Formats: sequence, C-alpha cells, structure tokens
Amino acid sequence: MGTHQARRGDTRQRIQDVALELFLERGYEKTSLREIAEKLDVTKAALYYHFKTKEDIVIGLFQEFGRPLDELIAWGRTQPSDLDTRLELLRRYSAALQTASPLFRFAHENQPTLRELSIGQSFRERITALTELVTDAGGPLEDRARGMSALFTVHFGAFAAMEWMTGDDTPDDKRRAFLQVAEELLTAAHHPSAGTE
Amino acid sequence: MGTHQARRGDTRQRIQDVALELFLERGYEKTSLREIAEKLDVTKAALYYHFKTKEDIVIGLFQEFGRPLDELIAWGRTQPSDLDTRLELLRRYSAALQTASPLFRFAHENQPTLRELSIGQSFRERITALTELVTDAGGPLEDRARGMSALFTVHFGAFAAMEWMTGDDTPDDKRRAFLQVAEELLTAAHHPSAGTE
Amino acid sequence: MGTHQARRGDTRQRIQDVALELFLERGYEKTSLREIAEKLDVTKAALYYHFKTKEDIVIGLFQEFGRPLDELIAWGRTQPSDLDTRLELLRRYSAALQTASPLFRFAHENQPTLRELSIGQSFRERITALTELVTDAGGPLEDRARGMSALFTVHFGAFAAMEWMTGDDTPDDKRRAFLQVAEELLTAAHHPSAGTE
Amino acid sequence: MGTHQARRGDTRQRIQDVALELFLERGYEKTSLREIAEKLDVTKAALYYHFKTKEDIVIGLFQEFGRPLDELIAWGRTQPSDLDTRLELLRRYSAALQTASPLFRFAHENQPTLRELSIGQSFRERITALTELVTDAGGPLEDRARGMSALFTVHFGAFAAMEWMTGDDTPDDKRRAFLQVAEELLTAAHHPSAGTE
DNA sequence: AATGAATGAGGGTTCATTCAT
DNA sequence: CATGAATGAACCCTCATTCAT
Repeated sequence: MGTHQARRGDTRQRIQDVALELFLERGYEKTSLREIAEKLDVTKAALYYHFKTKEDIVIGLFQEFGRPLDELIAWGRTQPSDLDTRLELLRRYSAALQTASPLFRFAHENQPTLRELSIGQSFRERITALTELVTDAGGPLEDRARGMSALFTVHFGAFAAMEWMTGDDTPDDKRRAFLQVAEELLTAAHHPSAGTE
Repeated sequence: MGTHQARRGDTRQRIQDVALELFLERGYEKTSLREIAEKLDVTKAALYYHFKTKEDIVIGLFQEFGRPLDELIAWGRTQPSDLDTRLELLRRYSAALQTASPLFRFAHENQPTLRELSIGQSFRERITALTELVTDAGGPLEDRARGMSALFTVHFGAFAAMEWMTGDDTPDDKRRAFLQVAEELLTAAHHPSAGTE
Repeated sequence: MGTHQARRGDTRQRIQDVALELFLERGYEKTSLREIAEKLDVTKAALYYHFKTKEDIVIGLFQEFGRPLDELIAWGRTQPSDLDTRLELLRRYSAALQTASPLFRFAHENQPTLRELSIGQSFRERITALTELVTDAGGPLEDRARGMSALFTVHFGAFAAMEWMTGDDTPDDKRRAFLQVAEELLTAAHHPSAGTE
Repeated sequence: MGTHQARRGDTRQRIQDVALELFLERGYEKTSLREIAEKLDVTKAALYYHFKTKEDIVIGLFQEFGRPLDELIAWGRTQPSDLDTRLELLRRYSAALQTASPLFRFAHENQPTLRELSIGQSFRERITALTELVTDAGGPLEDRARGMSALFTVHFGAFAAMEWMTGDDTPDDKRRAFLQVAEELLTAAHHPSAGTE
C-alpha cells in the first residue's frame, strides 16, 4: 500500500498512459523520455526495457486504441453502400471516439511527426478508408463534400469542440448534438433535391 | 552577374518562405535552423541577423498571414449578429483561406507547439472569436453545433480535404462546394424548425 | 525432449564459444552481452550465472586456450638456449597456433582492450617470454631482429596471411610455408657470417 | 601568451592529434568524445563543429596519414615487377612508417572497429595492393610467404617491436635492422635455389 | 549583412550489472 | 539454472543560441 513499488507488472501500461498524457500536453517531440520516466518515478532505462524506442510507445498506443477503428471499417465494408449504413457508421464512429478521442486528438495535433513515424501511414489509410465508406466516389461534388463534412463534424466535435464551445452542456450532450448535425448532412446528401436546392 | 547574391534585402522574406515550407513538411520541432540555413545556402548565424529566435520566425509568419483574419473579425464585430452577417463571414473566411491556408494548416498540425509559443494564444483567441461571431451563444445546442460544423467545414475543407478527397475537381471547386455546405448548415441553424425536425 | 533445453551443463562452454565468435566478428567492445545472450537464446541474466562479469568470459577463454602457450614457454625454459631449441620452439608454436589461432587473432585485434583487462598483462608477458627464448639478448641487433621476424612470420602467418594471401593452397600448406621461412630466418641468425653479409 | 584561447584556427588539427593519442592509448571504442574534448579544454559540441561524427575524425586521420601509402602503391605500379622494385618498395615503406607508424599501429590494434568503419575497407585494400606488389602471384608458395614475411617484418618492426625488443638501440637502428632482414627475405625469394636449399 | 567558432543543455539510446523470485 | 524488471552511468549526437570579427 506504499507509494513506491506498489504496482507490479503493469508498468508497460502505466508508461503508455503517462506518455499519452504528456504527448497531449506538450506534443510528441517536446515530450522527453526523461519527463515520462520522472513522472513514473523510474529511470529512462526502465522505459527501454518495455519499449524498444520512443516511437514504439506510440505504436503501442495506436495498436491498443486503433483497433475499434479497424473493426468499424471492416464492418462497413461488409455492408451495402447506402444511407442506412452510412448513418450507422457515423453513429459507431461517434461512439468509438468517446473512449478513443485522446488518441485521435494526439494524432491530429502531431501530424507532421506521425507522417514520419510509419505508424502514421496506417492511420491515414484508415481515415481515407472511412471517407470512402461515407461518401459516394461517383456522386456529385457537393454530396461528397457533405459526406466529408459529416465526418469532420463527428470527428472534431469530439475534441476540438470541447475547447471552443462555451456553455455548460455535458461532453456527451455535445457529442450527440454533433452526431445529429452530421446525420442531417448525410441525409441531405442522399436527398434527390440536395444538389439543386 | 551571378546567380548567388542576386537577391538583396529580401532575405528576411526568403527565410520565412523556406521556414514555412519546412515547418509544413517536417513540423516545427523537427525543423532545425540548420536545415533552414542550408536550404537557403547561408549560415545559421545569418538567420539570427534577421530573427531574434526561432519562435520569432513563426511570429513573423503569423503577422503576415494572420492579418486578414484579424480584419475579418474586426469587420464581423461591427455588423449585426444575424444570418446574413454570418453567411458573409463564412464567405470571407473561405476566401481568406485561399491564400492563407498553408499557415492555417501549419497552425493546425503544430498545435502542441503553438500552445506554448505565446503567438499560439492569440491564434486560438482569434478562432474563438470567430466561433462566437458565427454561433449564437444563447441558442440551442444543436444550432451552436451547426455553426461550429459550418466553420469546420470551411476550415478543413480548405486543406484536410485536399488530401483525402478523390476526383479531379480543382481546389477552387472543392472550396466552393464546402462553402456551400457550410452555408446550408448555417441557414438550417437559423430555420425555426431546425431544432425540432 | 525437444530441440531446446537439449544441452545441459555445457552452457558455460556455449557462452564462451559464441562470445569468441562475436568478439572476433565485431570486437570485444562492440559485442554486447545482449547479443551473446540473444544468439544463445537465453537472458542476459543467465550469463551472469556462469560468469561474474564480461571480462570474466575473456579470462575463461584465455585460460582454456592459453595453456598450450604456457607449457611451451615452460618447456623452452628447461632447454639449452641454442638453435635446435629455438627451431623446436618455432615448430611447437606454429603447431599450437593451429588450434589456438582464433584466440590469438582476438588478442591481436583487441589489444587496447586487453591492455586494460588484467588478463592482457599476462598475455603480453607470455609474448615477451617467447621472444626472449627465441632471441639472444646479448647478440647483435640484426640477429635479434631475425628472431623477432621469425616469430612474426609464424604468428601472423597463422591468421593475417589467411586473408591477404591469394592462391588455393590449404591453410596447413600456408602454415608450413611460413614455418619454413621462419626456420630459415633463425638459422641465418645463428650463422657466423649472418651479421657481416 | 595565455594558456586559454592561445591557439586559433588549428583546432581541427589539435582534435585529430589528441584523438589519435587517445585512440592509441585506450582504443577507439573506449575513447569517448568527452575525453577528447576535456583534454582539449573545449566542449563536446565543439568537436562536432569540426567533424560530423566520431568516425569522421578517424577518416580525417587516414586521409592525412594514408596519402604516403597511396603514393607508394601508385609508384610501385609504374615500375617493373622485379627484385629491385620490390626492394625499393620495402625501403620506401619502411621510411613511410617512420612518420605514419602511430596511425598504422592504431589501424592494427583496432581492426574489428575499422572493419565496420568504411574507411577500414580502403585501408585493407591498400595492404592487399602492397602484398601484391611485393609478391609474385604466380610464384611458389614459399616465395610468396617470404614476400609477406618481409612485409610483416618491416611493418611490425616499426611498432610491435618497439615494445617487445629489449636493449638500448635507437628506434631508427631497429627500423634499419628490420629493413635489412626484410631485404634478405626478398632477395632469398628471388634466388633460384631459394625453394630447394 | 553575414560568418566561423563555440557553448550548454538536453535528446534518445545502449551498456554492464544487480537482485528478488 | 535461469528470468523479469530495473538501474546508473555513459554514450554519440543535435539543438538553439551567442559573439567577436
């Protein structure tokens, strides 16, 4: 029950938690392994026992949190490419963001780093896959814009909005509100009169 | 006479150009002054003749490119807070992004850095100001979400979309499409029946 | 039962074998215990069960392989200091190198390390002892040079030559050739007319 | 006339001097840049102003000291492949070693390191070139052994001998003695009766 | 308007070694 | 007989910055 040495075996997990926390606060590049180690009250070398490199910590994070997104895409690909599927995709994406949003915010705020970090490639591919599922590649430009906009809305509604939106609604209220706006966008994209209005 | 030394006096400008280019490519933190200097074929020390610090280069960039945004906000504050004003704000914002989009992309992709860089504060404030002009602080949550979504749509439509949207429409076509979607969103937010649907 | 764990008790030997192999390939300093352990498919800590320190592995190697040299010197000291003894020393040394040459190559290629490694001292002493047995401390400079040269010839003929000598003679052919050259050198050193030429 | 800052512009040279000195004393791997810097009373970073990497220091050393050897080889290749040429090659090699011997000793005592250091390759090639010039690729094995032995004799006579040879002859006396022994070896290799004796 | 030389702080990484289990 | 987890010291290297010239 002491402060020291109390945990055991969960060090790997703790490293990832603290790392993500600091990466979000100060960015990947500016977060040094020294900082992570100090916050955990271990040595830098201890980190290297659990992760081969700094980049490896990020890879670990994405493996853990990125799975729901993979499943979502896999599911989407088994479904017919119609409005109902897309609405459901949005809903599930919104739900997934509830827990994974820290990682996604990290991904967004550290793009130049991820671009060079191998893992970044696969993350971008997943985003691309999602947009393809939600938009109709052959449809009119406006409709595709609506699809992407719906995605932006759910996506950024999950974290960017948290900082910029005033009022005292709960995070979950906000999330649902953005989800509804996104659904309207997608529905409009499928409405025959959408492009003409 | 000679390709070298041909320019004069515009070194400051050239530094900023190259810096922004590299910041976009590799991120602010990973771009070293050495790289910038080498690409310009001058010494690191030369950079210090023109800019007091690395951060100063960023400040210079924001002063140059950030002005249109300041003017936009200033204009918005003189106008009545109604739908027409907001639509016009969107249009002007979209237009401003046409030239300033590299800087905005830089701002977005280097948020953790900017957060600590003093200049970042003022940039965030400007974004906050914009959202306040475009949404009605006292209105229903869905409407505020629509306002923010409209802003996201114009904003990310300007660069994120460029990478993720397939098809061979021109960038300007895309921009206009996103603008139109954003206008629809704002209009819906002002429609009496919007919240009930 | 199974390929693993098949050996038992010979772990110490296997460590030494793999260590010498790696020391020869990459040098003592650049060979880490991690590498040795990985190649053996055990943990670093396991090495410490068999050897107290990294240096201890080297000591072990020299004890194993260095004995023939000790015996050679001991034998030499019991013999009269004449040409026949010296020729026989050369022959025995050449023979000893046949099996011990890896260790000798290691010793030669890692001299700065050995110099600081306690065991190195004793190795150098042995070489010095050999030269004293083969040369006549009070004789003319040229003769002493011939003695050392004979030693070089046998010594480096055993490994350096392997890499630099073209042709398809067997290693043993080469060894014998160098031995013969060395014998000529020693014999010349004992010839009355040697110094006068 | 102060102790500090007294020199200027010769820092690069001083780094190389001190580096070689330490490399000889403690070996390349065990010599840290910190040690070199401290001995020079500058910062580690200063070293990096003059040399891109630790390996670069070695490269610099070889470029400086390795040139005489290159010239020797180049000269040898313009000459007829007979005894006189070979004797002259030995003499010139022996002379070259007078000044370059520290570098050659370094090369010899740090072979595993050099093998991985790119520069090492070219050094080995030079040694190979020399042996080819001094021996007759098509001749009998014994004669080739005599050629290599002659080279060993001159080569190791230049530094290894210094440590192992007792007596109070000057280094130059020793060098000349070894040179003479080497000359005898080469001459014997060209004697018709050499192999039969 | 710019350079050459240097610095101090810190980066990520690797190493030999230890010890409770 | 061996492992898992960790440490402390050191490593090479890079960075933003300075300053005399």
